[in-house]
Amino acid sequence: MPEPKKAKGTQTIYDVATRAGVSIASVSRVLNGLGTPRAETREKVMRAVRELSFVPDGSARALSNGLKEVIGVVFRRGDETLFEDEYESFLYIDVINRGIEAESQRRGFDVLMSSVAYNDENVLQRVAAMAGKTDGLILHDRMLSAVGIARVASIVPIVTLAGSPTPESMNVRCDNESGMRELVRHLVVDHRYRSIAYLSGRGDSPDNRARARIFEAEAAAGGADIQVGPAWQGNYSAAGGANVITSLLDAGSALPRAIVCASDQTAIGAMHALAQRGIRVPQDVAVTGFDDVPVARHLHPPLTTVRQPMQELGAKAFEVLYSRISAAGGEPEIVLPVQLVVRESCGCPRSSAPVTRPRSLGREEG
Amino acid sequence: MPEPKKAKGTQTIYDVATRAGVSIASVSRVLNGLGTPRAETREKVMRAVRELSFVPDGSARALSNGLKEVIGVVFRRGDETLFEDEYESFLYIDVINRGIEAESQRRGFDVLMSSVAYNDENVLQRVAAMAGKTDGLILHDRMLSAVGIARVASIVPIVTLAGSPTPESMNVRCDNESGMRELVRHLVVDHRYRSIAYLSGRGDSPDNRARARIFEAEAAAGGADIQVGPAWQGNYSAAGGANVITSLLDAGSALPRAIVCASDQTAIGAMHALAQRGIRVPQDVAVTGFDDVPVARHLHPPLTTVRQPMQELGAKAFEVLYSRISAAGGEPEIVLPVQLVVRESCGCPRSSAPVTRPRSLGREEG
DNA sequence: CGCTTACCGGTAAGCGCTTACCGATGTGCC
DNA sequence: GGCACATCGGTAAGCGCTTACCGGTAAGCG
Repeated sequence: MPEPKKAKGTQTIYDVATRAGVSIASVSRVLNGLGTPRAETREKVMRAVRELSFVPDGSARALSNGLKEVIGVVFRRGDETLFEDEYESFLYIDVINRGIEAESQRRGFDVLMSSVAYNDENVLQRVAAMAGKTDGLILHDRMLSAVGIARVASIVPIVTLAGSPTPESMNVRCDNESGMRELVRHLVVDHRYRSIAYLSGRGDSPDNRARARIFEAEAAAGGADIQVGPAWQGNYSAAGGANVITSLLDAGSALPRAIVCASDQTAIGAMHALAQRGIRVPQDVAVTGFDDVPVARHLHPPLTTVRQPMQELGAKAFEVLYSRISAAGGEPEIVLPVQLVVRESCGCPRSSAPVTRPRSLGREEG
Repeated sequence: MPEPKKAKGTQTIYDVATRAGVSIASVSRVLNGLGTPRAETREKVMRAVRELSFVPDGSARALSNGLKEVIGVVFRRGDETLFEDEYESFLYIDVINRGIEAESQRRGFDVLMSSVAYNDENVLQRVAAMAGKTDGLILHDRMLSAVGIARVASIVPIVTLAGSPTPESMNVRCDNESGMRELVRHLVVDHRYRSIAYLSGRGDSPDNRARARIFEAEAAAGGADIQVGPAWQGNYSAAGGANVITSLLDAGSALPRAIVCASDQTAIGAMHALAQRGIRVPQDVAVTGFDDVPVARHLHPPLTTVRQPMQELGAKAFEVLYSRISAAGGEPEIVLPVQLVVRESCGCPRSSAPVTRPRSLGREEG
């Protein structure tokens, strides 16, 4: 009699029941704390479970009670061609994912992670496959079109990050508007920079569009010269930021006095490129970021940026998703506050930065 | 008639079969490419699937064919009390996790992530629960005792990272020995430092023990004065590294000429503490790390360290696990090579560092 | 033109678990 | 001490899928 696929001597609830001398129903009840099993029964079951190292099968459980206790997170993975500094672009996503993970633990959920390459043709398929393995999905970063979201949302609830809510999905983002407003005012009003550019993120990103819009409005209100447009089109990556600067310089264009980057990652790339050409930051050109990734304060000069509450972003995303999974609730859109973090890349002197991270050891250069 | 739990109008294979006018067996066969369905049948099924946005349920599938196509990764999460720089300690784990994730995608597996707090009492339970939801587990970082591993390994295959193989589990690690040997020789032979200390990692870490052992042997062979012991006991974290330095200084101890840290993270903390007391690196004291996390080159001075192939570590771990899941194969222990990365914190001049990251833009300070 | 062979597709069993339902046992009361 | 009632535990159905098995139809052959 050839054993089928599962040659593994995996223990089932039947084995436990047999060993304990009770029925599988009792085992299940003891394990899940339902009903009112007698102390003796409980004891017998527990002993058998211990002796057999029994762990109930998650799939069977999920199938039976319609809850997998797993949510999925889908995000973009950089291509192979990116240079290694791109590593750090992971950080933004990773920190958010930590937030998601921590929060879901509290509810007994686990997190299924799946990255898709930027050039992946069938994102929809990948996401749909994830949907089949989870109770709900969190999508980073403009993963799917509205149509795509609608399709997947008919299978499981969806929360997007830094997107926009649709009739079928919820969204969590940060308050780009006030962050960018404060930042531009700091540059234009406090520093009196008269020419200023926005080195943009990907064009299809709602975050980027919001930031660009406020940038223009606020810079115009301050009476500064604005540089935007195709020549300033980045893509959130360090490589993208570096390319923009390099192209501009190669074309002999004059740089503005300040460059507002769509993300910290972009700023890192821009500062690399600037340094290579011997242009000093902030003396010749001021540079700012957006996000406040952990490495931002280690850059030289330390990066002035807008801090997103990344962990909370993730935690909130889970929370919303969870309330949707367990009931029908969940607000369609959540906006979290941001905070301007003034360091030195904007031109502020070293000591002027308020202490923004009280628990920190302080800067490495002490 | 009140609907049970699944009020969601979730589509099943029966709905597809009905709509397509075929049996569920045919639907399944078409979806899985088994048998030789007629073109017409295939067409009908595909259309119905499309129209209903049908996605097969992962649990049911898993239950039926005994394969979840999910592996689990378990790692430690820092406590709340750690200061925020600790963020970066995540990096090491995150980069490895990327490697795992990327490789598992290639095999159609997804990755279930679960962190447990350092002070979590029932790690075993957490890990066991993960075992029930996956086909195999990768454990970071000395998660479980040998006994614990044995118990869990009776449920699913286990691969540990930076641990040691047991009869039931496999292990993947890097070549601590040659990395540390090269590093110490560089300090003792090339730089001729005569006094040198090892700021250790957690005592229960095999990686740490191996590094400590080679450190002592090699430093002794070079005739250097060695400082080790309880006063030099760190725990891989930045806070741990900083504490050691601060305590030593407070106690009025004289520092050695060079400090070899058990990890980059530890080195970051040590350098912070040193800077706070006005001690210059590398002029007064040389400091080195181990790992080469991405931020290492952004430190000031850029950190001399030993580069672990973190992504490959992760990829290899999955590979080994996979071969164990799909067959009985899998080598019990895999050791990956490391590479000495000389930057400036050891006392080498800026330009002497060989180009170790060819695709990089180079250092930020250009 | 009737039979064998091949090819498709349907029926049903079973994966491991939860839980509704019901029968058996023990308790408290009159 | 016998009855109603509460308590506990067992039996069986069903979650959505895969797949072994088998019957029916069409094609191939003599």
